[in-house]
Order: sequence, then C-alpha cells, then structure tokens
Amino acid sequence: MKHLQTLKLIDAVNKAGSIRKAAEDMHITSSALNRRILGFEEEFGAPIFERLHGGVRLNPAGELLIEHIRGQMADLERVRSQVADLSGLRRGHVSIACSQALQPYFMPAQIAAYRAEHPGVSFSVQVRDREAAEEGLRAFQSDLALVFEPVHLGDFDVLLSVEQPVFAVMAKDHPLIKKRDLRLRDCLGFPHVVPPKRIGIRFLLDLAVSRMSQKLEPIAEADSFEFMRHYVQQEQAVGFQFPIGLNLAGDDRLEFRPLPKSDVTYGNLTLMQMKGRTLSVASARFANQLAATLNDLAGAPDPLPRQQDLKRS
Amino acid sequence: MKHLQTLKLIDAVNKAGSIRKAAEDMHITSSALNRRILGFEEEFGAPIFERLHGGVRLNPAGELLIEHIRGQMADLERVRSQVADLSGLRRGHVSIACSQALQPYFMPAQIAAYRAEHPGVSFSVQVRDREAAEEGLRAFQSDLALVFEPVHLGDFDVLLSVEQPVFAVMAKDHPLIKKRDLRLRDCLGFPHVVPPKRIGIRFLLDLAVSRMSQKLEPIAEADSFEFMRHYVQQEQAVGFQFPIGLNLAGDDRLEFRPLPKSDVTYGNLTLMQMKGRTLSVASARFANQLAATLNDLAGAPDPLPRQQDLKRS
DNA sequence: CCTCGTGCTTCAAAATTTGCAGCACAACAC
DNA sequence: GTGTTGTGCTGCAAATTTTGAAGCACGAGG
Repeated sequence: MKHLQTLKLIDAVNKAGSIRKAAEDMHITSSALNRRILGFEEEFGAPIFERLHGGVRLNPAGELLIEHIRGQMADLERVRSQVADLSGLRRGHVSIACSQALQPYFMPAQIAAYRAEHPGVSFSVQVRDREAAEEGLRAFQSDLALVFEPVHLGDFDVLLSVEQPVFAVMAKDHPLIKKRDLRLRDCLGFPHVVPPKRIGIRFLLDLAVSRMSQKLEPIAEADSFEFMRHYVQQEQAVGFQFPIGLNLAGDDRLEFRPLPKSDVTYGNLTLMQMKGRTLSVASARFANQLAATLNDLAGAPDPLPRQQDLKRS
Repeated sequence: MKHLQTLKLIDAVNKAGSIRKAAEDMHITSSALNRRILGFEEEFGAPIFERLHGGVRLNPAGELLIEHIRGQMADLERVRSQVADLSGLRRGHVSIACSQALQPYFMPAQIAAYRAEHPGVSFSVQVRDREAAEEGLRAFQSDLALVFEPVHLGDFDVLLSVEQPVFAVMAKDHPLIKKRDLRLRDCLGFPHVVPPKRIGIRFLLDLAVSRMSQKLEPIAEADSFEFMRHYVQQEQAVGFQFPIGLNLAGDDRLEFRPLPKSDVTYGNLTLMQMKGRTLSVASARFANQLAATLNDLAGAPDPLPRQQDLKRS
C-alpha cells in the first residue's frame, strides 16, 4: 500500500540501524530515504530517530510511533482479509508461532484440514520457544501463538488453554518399559536427554526436580526433538515429550509412558493472540478450529490426537 | 499528516456523498480526487464506493475500510499526544459527549479544574442524548462519553458508573414542598414537564409509570432542561432532573426533592470510551479526574456536588 | 428535448520525489 | 598523526507523480 510507504521505510531504518543500509534494503538511494525521514519528522512535529555516530536509533517518541505503525499495518491486513472474505474469495494468510512439539503431527494435520475447506488460505509456521513466540505476537509478526507454558500471560488474550502430561520417551528394548506406573526418579536413573531451559518441557522438569533429592544430569541438551527421538535409540537413554508431539499408537521404534501429575506438573498448551487485536477472518477461523480440536482432545479419555479428531473443523 | 491524505479524502467523499462535492470541500479538483480514489481502489484490490446516479456511497468493503481509517486517525492522534506529553509540552485535546444534566454545573467545573493544572489542553464538549453519544464514540468523534442510562453497553469500555436519584423540581411556592417523603404519584397529580424519550431521565420515568396505575401526561415535552427550569416557575408544575444538574444548595427560585428508589429507579451515570481504544494522554487523565470526582460523589452521604469536590483532580 | 449533476478520461503543466555527487564529521586502524 | 571507512545531510537537475482545465458519456427530472 502506497500511503504506508513512509511508515514501512521508517520500520526498515529501525531494523537496519542506519539510513544507508535501509536504503539499500528498500532499493532506493540514501538521500531520498533520508529526506523522507526528515520530512516525516517535520510534519510529525518531533524527531523520531536519535542520530549517533555510526547510525540511527529510535528515540522514545519513535518507539511509540513504530508500535502504532505495526498495529496499523496489521489492522489494514485484517480489513483486506475481511473484504476478501465478503467478496467470496475466501483468501487470506495465517501466521502462527508454535512450540516444537506441535511441528511433526499436530500443525501439519490441522493446516491440511483447514486448507481442505479453504484452499485460498496460505500459512506461515514459525517454530519458536515460548519467549520468542510472545515476542512475535508483540511485533505483529505472528497472528497466533500456540505454546506450552507461556511466560507473560498478561499481555495477551488467551483463546484456549489445555493440559498435557509429560511423557517419557524410550527405545522399545528399554528396561523401564516393563515397569508399571513409571515415575520421574526412575527415568533420572538412566541417561536422559532434555531440551534447553527456554523450552516449556524443560521448565516443567526443572520445577519437578527442585522438589526432589535427585538432580537433572542430562547427557545431552538439545533443542531438537528429532535429536532426542533418535538418540534414545542409540543408548538406553530417556527423553521427554508432550503426547501431542508423539505418534502414541503407531511408533514402531519408540515407546512412550506418561509421568504422573504428582511428579511433573502437566504442561499448559495455550493458544494466544495479541491483546485486543482483531484477527483477520482466516486467522480467526483457524484459531476456532484449533480451539475446537484441542477442546475435544482435552475432553477425550485418551490424550492421543487421532487422525479423525484432527480432521474436524 | 500527508500519508493519510488519501484516507482523509475517502472520508470526505463518504461524508459529501459525491466526489465533486468532496473535491470542493477539500479544495482540489474533482478529477484529481476521482483518480486518487480509483488508484486507491486498485491497490486496495476492491472497489470501495458503489457508483449510483447522482453520487457515490460506500459499499460493505468501504464501510469496513472507513472504520479502519477512523481508528487509525484517532490512534495516530493518540501517539502524537503521548509524544507531546513526553517532550514535556502537556498539550492535547479532549473531546467528550455528555448528557444535558452535566452541562450547567458539572462539566464546566471539571474542565476548569483540569485546565488549572494543564493549561495547554483544550476541550470540545458535545451535549448529546445517550444514543447519539454512543454513536459519537463509535465514529471516533468523541474520546469519552458521560451519559445517564447508556443503551448498548457491550460495545464500550465502562470506566465508571455511579447512581443518581431522580429529583422533582418545583417553584419555591409549590404545595408539594410541604409534603415529607415525596412520591412520584404526588408529582403526577400536578402538571408536569418531561424530556423526550431519547433522554435518560424520561426512560426512567416511563419505566416507573409502567408499574403504576397512573400515566405520564406531560403538559410539555422539551429536550431543554432550561425550559423546564423556567416553566415550573410559571405555573405550579413539576419537572425532573438529576442532582448533578441542579444547584441543590443555592438555588433561590427552585426547590428540589428526591424521589425514592422504590418509585423511580436511580439513574446510572456512566463514563465510557470506545472498546479497546487507547486514549490520548490528556483524555485518559481527564477521564481519571472525572472518575475520581464521581466516586467521591457516590461515596458522600449528600449527593450534592459541592464546589470543593469538583475542584479535586 | 433540454438541463443539470454525476463519474470518468485526456493532455499538458505543475509539483514532488529521486538519484548523483559531494560535504562535514566521527570512529577506527595502522 | 594520518588515512580509511562509515555515517547523516544537502544542492541540483532529471524523472516521476500529481494536478488542473476541459470535455465526454450517462441518467434522472423538468
């Protein structure tokens, strides 16, 4: 949109940290960009950037303005989406940030189910830890965030929140499989693989061991669940994952056992959006579908997400 | 602001109902305006106006857009106000719609008190009935609305709500003055003056008589409380008003008597803003002052707004 | 049939924006 | 010290965009 060009340029300068770099990014000359910024500052009535040796940086007024700019752009997109919807096009784009656990099974199935009904809608999925996901919401980079154990709940609207137990992940020949009612302390007796501290499941594990005499002594700390899945097949190690990230019924190499709530608090899988924001039609509908599916999941006796559950809208 | 020029023009066309008229209003030629609109529609991806014989009118997409435009303009003003505030200027503008009852004493005192501390802030006060006041909020014409008995509460954020009894207003020589514990049926025995249906106090009176055998038979229906005040001095008639619109202690021509809550429900004086909107610094502070004053009023045993109460910030 | 007011189009003039080149300045490397 | 490199900023002419004046086509109303 043309009338937002200056605002986009300001955003670019902010990101680049210097007018000349931003000019390159936006494919115009630095002089043109510089004068647009000077012109905008004049009609705005106050400087937006502070000039320092080696570049520019937003001043407090600029911070206020950039927030307005991002909100404005997002809101215009919402309007365009609504207009496209009422003209019957059913087009749109959904941008969602989610935890790693949702990447292998849940999100692909959900997106496929949604696109089966609305083929004009495209998606962008960012796998982010909970802190980064919230940052993405704040910067209007993501429309939705679906993460375990969100950090700053106050700044967002919570669309839904469901509990998921933590599962231990092992190879099929692991000794612990024979044990009934597996406890966390049993797992810690074996080599274990855990995610880094910024991941929700690690947060829950740290919380759990802080109440125990045993300590967490991971042989490997990896932010890739794929790594964990494969590593536990190499030696008799134990990994951890939420059931939504596991193929509970059909995995032919791994076994999964839930840990009791008294050992490890259940994780809160939370669907959030920026506080007060009105989402585009596509995003709002997709959020509704997610909420419905997750609600069914929570209501079912078996926490396994079956295929037919996922296909519901 | 230059980058909003096209949006302002669209707004003008919407108001004028024709491109040529709007062009005159905005002091440009119709051809230029016409092409800007066509250009905008093209980059927007959909027509905004429907062309009909004798002018143009917004189509549904345009309605969505105009709402976005008004929101953006108001939000930009908020940003500028905040920026002005943090650069120490303490400038700003407050636009408030209020019921007629607040016009003679309450609002002037409140505004004077606020301006005593912030001389850089200017005000615009629109006296509106409750329906029109809400419409003003929706169109971003007013920042705040302070009205009795709001109609559509769901669409707005309520900042504060206090109750006020309905008072009967009479001349000093009226027979009813001698009566202790004045009831509504006593008043209806005399000629009475009431406001039209869209005014909050009339709403309460209609509600009250619907539970009684007597009917409302006004000798005069007037939307001016001034008219009522003067008329009750002409013949032995009775008028009605909220105490906040009366000089309870010091009026030398009129007498006021409260009607019991069991007869006429107390009116809800409600301070509202558009849902989810962030107000400018000046508006938010003025709203705080109003809320504080009204809270004190409600807490005090005497519902009379004294001068020193009004002067508080 | 004519008149009036509408949205829209053509074309040259006016206004604005852009790119090029260069200036002054500050930080850093040698 | 002394270049070197990066920064923001500024004349000036070219390129681009926007504007205004006039006119066209259309439809409603007298």
